[in-house]
Amino acid sequence: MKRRKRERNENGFEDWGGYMNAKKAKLSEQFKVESAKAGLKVDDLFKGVKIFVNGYTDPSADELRILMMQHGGEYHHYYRTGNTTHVIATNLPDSKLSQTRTSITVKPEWIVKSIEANKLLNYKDYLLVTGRTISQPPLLFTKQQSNKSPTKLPMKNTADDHFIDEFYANSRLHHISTMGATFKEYINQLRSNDRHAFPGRDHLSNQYPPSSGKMLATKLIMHIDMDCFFVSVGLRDKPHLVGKPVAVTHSKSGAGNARDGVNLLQEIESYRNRLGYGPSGSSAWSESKFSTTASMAEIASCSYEARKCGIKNGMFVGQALKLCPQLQFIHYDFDAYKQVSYQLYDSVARYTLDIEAVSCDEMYVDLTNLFQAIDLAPMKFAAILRKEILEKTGCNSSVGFGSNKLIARLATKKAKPNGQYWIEDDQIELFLNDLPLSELPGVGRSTTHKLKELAIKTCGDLQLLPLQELQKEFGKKHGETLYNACRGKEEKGLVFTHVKKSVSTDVNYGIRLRNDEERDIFLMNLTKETAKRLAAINMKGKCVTLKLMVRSKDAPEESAKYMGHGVCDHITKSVSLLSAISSTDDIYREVQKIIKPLGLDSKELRGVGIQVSRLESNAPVKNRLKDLFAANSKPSTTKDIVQKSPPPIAVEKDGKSTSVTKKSDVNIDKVPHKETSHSKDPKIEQPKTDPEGSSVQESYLLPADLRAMIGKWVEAEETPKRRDQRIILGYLLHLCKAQQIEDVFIILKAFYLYVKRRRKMQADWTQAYQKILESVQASMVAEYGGKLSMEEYRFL
DNA sequence: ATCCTCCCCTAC
DNA sequence: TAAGGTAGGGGAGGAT
Ligand SMILES: Nc1ccn([C@H]2C[C@H](O)[C@@H](COP(=O)(O)OP(=O)(O)OP(=O)(O)O)O2)c(=O)n1
Ligand SMILES: [Mg+2]
Ligand SMILES: [Mg+2]
Ligand SMILES: [Mg+2]
Repeated sequence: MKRRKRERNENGFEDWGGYMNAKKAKLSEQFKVESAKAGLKVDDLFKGVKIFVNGYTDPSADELRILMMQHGGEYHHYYRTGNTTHVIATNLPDSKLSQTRTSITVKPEWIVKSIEANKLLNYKDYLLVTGRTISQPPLLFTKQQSNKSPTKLPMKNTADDHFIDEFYANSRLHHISTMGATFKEYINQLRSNDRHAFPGRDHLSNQYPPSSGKMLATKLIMHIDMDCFFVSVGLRDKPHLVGKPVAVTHSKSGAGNARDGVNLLQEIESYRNRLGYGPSGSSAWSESKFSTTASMAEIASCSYEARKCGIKNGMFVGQALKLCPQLQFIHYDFDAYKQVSYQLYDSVARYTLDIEAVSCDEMYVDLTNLFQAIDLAPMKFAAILRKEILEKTGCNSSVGFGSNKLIARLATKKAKPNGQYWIEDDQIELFLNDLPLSELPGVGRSTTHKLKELAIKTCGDLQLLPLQELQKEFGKKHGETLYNACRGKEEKGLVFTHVKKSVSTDVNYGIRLRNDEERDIFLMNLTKETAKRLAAINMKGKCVTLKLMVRSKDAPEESAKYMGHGVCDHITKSVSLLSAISSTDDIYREVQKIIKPLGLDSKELRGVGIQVSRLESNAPVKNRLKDLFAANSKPSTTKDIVQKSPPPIAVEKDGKSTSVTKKSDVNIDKVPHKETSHSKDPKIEQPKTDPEGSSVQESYLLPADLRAMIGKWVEAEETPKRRDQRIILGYLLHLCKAQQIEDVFIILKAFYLYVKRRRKMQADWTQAYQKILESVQASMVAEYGGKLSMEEYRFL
């Protein structure tokens, strides 16, 4: 078995880290004196200094942010022309280097050493760029100086160590998802700063002081959303394209490419087979059978001129070109989107922090409080705000007002492009009457399709349906939501403080694995990415879920979309854990435990996702910054020991995971909307009986470790939680079925003694033990026709 | 009732 | 060629 070692590093970087570590160690003494609470100001060392961190640095951007906060400086999430005083960077790619000529770019040691010296050192001694050369360390990628562009290489193999990074670097959906999370967190962070200033609000309250006693009668919610966001950002330096139909996409030429194994018509049929209706615009793209090479690249965003032809975000390029042959394409610029997003959020944050972040280009704002401090008409405020955003970003936005989020959002839609609209309560009924149902947030393809069968197309139509009817069709809550939404009613307030509940990494593109070995390499890489994301937010989780997409039996060998997933069956399986995990090894073990018994053909995999949920905070008291400065004194061995603690216990639901002959162990998507197609599940490779016999068992916990964990559990937990009891029982049943009766006996005995040893004999613990014992006995009878003799080990 | 897992749906 | 991610709400149906 080959172990892949970290394969760094081609640019002489390690020495640098060592140097920084030494510096930081020296600072540790002083740092200890400082408040442990990050964010509390200690001095004004960096007063007037406003930094923007560009690229990888050590200390990290986040650590520099905290340092600036502690020493009276300012931290900018993006470069603010005429405001940011210093760019902090260690190395910059060629592309970004040019920008730095117009600004002061300084190495991070300037900050570290200044803190160390307890005085502001001259930044000129720490410039990254001196004249035309980079001082130290050397620029990355200097080898690639050859004339020919290094692009044009074929797509990386799925199991390539860089496949995941490259995919994510280019995935727009990954970027908007990540940015969405970024801005939810950004609002959390702004709101947690009690010194946050509101210059916009202050200015307005001077200019439009509140007339005494005047209060807003009802809640006022504002929704704001950038117009064709990616396009607007991209067109800022392409004025010749403004006013034309434009789309952001990866497609260069608009042409696709014919490949072996593709069968478009078969694929559409397979899709229809699964969902009961075809892919959107399928007639348009099935016409492309005549021109086999229509591009199936997706359009991320299109200009309003393009929308006049019927083009929509998410549409395939080939289909869009049919609607509008003059459509022009521009490239992605993910860095720019993020910068504009910060400018958008910062603009609104000048007035209020009663903000619910929705995405990188969109948020809800509760203005009820703001308008108690100022006497200004909402529409006037919107004009001021939108003008400010336009001046800062060069992009148009639109604003909607309403008495709840739903109405505000509908108003924004009405206002677009580059407008503002207020739907007051007495206009709601009229506004909704003819509104197509699909315009309601929460009503997507499936719901629209279902309602169309009932001849319901508008909100007005839907209002005629009684609540019970809707609940029968859509379930209790969803039915009620629809019932209210079509009347413009919505109770939900804004969520100002976001709490993350799960972390996942999915790749459903470019998955083409040749064998199980490649599958495991890819799974390991994906697990590493998952662990990295958990570490980044300092979380661990008690549930691991594996999501797989497997080519449907009736789908063509190759998807019509290049490297796409095509039509697939979905398999989801999760493992509950007794204690939370976050390391690559721990997660990978669970992933293996799930995937092995499925017995899938790796060649048929088209998508893989790993999710960690039931999150809890990792190392709640620890302050990473403190570690940073205090580290280095001893190459600590204790860390290694801690990591070697026995793996947490995990079991499949009901512990039935080894009954591999049971079909129910593989969960296959039900075919929605087609009650008639009960006949047979789409066939899937039947799990094969384990060839090596013991490999399944190997991925499980050793009995000794289980015993130890039960000991800890009984000792550490106040009361036995139902979920944990289930997990323990599941594992015992698993041992039972694996014929490890002796182990079951020993563990139960130990469990009994642990409970007995508790200082206070609690009824809930004895009951928990009894319940588990009884369940194990029942299983013993079912499996072997006899019980364990546990007479001495039972509570009465 | 309540919880659990697996799944569907939606949004950007 | 092309980069079809990710998080949350909630329903179905079985177990407790
Ligand atoms: N299917 C989609 C939808 C959106 N996006 C990205 C590109 C969009 O520019 C951005 C914001 O999404 P919006 O729904 O706000 O759409 P736009 O801003 O493009 O247009 P609109 O003016 O309707 O808001 O998210 C995407 O990549 N793929
Ligand atoms: Mg938008
Ligand atoms: Mg695209
Ligand atoms: Mg939006």
